[in-house]
Amino acid sequence: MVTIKDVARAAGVAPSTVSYVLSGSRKISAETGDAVRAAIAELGYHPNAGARSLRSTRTNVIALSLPLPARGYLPVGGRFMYGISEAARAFGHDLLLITAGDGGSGLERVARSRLADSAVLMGVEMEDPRIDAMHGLGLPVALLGRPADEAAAPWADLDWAAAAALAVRTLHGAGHRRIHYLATVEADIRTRRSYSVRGIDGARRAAAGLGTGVPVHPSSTDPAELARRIDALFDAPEPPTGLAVQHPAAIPGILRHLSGRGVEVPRDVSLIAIGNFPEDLGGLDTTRIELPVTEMSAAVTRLAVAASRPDRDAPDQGAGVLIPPRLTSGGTLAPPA
Amino acid sequence: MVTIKDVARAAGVAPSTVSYVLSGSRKISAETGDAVRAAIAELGYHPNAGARSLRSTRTNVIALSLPLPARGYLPVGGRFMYGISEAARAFGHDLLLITAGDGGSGLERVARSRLADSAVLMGVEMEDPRIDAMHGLGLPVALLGRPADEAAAPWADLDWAAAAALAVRTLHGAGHRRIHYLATVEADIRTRRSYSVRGIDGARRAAAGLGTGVPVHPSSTDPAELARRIDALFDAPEPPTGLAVQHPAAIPGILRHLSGRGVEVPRDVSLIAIGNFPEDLGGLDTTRIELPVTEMSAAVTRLAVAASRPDRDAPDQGAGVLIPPRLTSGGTLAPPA
DNA sequence: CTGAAAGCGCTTACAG
DNA sequence: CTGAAAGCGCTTACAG
Repeated sequence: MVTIKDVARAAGVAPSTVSYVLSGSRKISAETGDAVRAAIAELGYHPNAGARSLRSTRTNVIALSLPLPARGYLPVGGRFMYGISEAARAFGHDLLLITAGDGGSGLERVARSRLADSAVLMGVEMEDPRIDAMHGLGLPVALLGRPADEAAAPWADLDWAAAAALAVRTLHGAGHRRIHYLATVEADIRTRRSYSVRGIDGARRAAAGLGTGVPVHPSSTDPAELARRIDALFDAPEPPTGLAVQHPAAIPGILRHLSGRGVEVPRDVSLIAIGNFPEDLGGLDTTRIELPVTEMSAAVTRLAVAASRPDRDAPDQGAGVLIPPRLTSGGTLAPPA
Repeated sequence: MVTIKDVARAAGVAPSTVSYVLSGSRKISAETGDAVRAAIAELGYHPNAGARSLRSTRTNVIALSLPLPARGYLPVGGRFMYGISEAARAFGHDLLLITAGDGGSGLERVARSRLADSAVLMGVEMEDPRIDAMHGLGLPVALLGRPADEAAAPWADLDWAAAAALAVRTLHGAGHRRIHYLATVEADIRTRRSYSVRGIDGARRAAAGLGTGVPVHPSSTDPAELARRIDALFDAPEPPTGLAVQHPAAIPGILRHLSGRGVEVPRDVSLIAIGNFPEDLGGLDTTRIELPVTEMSAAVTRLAVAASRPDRDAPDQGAGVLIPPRLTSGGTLAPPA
């Protein structure tokens, strides 16, 4: 191992001087600084992370707490892990993955053993017990998802209400007057998941603002059950001509089933999807509002880093970052026949 | 912060005794041990990770090196991250996520700053430059994927050759004599990715063993292009009656296109899929050989932990773990008409 | 502008 | 069976 002593000897200075060159917290003469930097480069020196964190009580590590196991593995999880890891690096931090396999005690262990400076909580519910628990242990957190109590901790999320509203208004603007909202799967509605509740609410408000209404239906993970619901919609006397769908993974099944009924998209019905698109749906040219994974990752990581700084005028405490929805054009939107 | 001194004071012993109780490396009387454990529990003591790793040169952290960015984000990545994180916890380790965003230098930084005891390399190629680089830096690695040089480092992988062979033999055993192999996407074949090459090879050898042959076709991420290839197959004078597909994400598109041509599965053609199933294909009842993500994660994590132990009779060096394929029954296999 | 020294919280030979 | 002491590699007041 190359240590700070080796660098100091090579540069002909004291170890403390090397440390000051590294931290930049002291004025250093140009020649001393150059000699130190040259020695660091030549020896391939990197500060020992353990020693540094022991002495400075900063680890430059962010803990990423994965959703509770009850929620199951989420397809979108991998992209957030990747995005947050990249963002953490950009802030000079590393990312430690914490699964809730041991009942949430993973985060407590991280806090007590000082493995991280802050934590990002994924899959945040309207009420999330992890927030208070970590406050009690002195581990600052940032939330991926918008909780009921927006002041409990800094958070970042897509503005789901605005996204649903944008979908409804876009369909309305194209001339549609029979617009339906196919919401998230019913389990998410029943447990009042943040993005589910806010999406439905946004759609209804947008419709009300347009002087109309929008019937809301839950989606389903079971393709057969989803097909029955689609049938019920299109067997009605006045079938929808515009459909906003907050369940992108269901889009292939919906398209296939409609096509089987002789309903063509967008000739007979227009479609706007909202949310996370599985990677293997790349071939589908759907008009959509995509989950801005990279942007959300960058935002929540920035909040986590800010929360772990002692002072910095502490402007971000409890701040929320609401990311506006963006519509991507596709081949599933057209005026009604 | 609760330190070892606080525990020692509460238990009425020396700090070193607390340490010995924790490590178990010294005989301790029952009453002393109980007193120390009671104090630890009461105070909620966890050893400071930085201090521990500084002193013991062990971090109990495994670095997970994500695939090179050239490979793009892989849908299967999230499940491996989750699986390896869970496995690491079971071995008393944490998992640090390293993206190759900065050109592989992330791993070097981890090695030089002693942030981890070992690394798991994901998305290993037949030749992977990371292996030699980490050997040079003294960071032991374990590979998720089977490299060309199997002795270069311990590795774990599904036996892709056996999986392809099992698919071909199963179709043959059901009576099929016109079996085709739809391999991975051509980019993977062209770059000679391990699982791609081994799958094709396994299918060909199995067919040869049965005294027959198996035409091999590359798959495509472009649904339209894939449809053209399917058409070419089924427009031929002797269309396949059995299809082994090493590209599960393409299955919905294949089924839809075949159905559009009036080809029914399994009436007219049987299908066996091999590989990772996107989470949202749950509704499809496909006969298949699934990527054993949990098993592979546990195996590679065990290898990484073993590689970081100084001695332990060093039995695992360069050992490979080849996981046998398992066939899952589904509704896409039947005897030929 | 730079250095000598103390100390972060542990582990582990050394000693009894 | 247990304790006192050294030291891992840093950072940062203290001193000049």
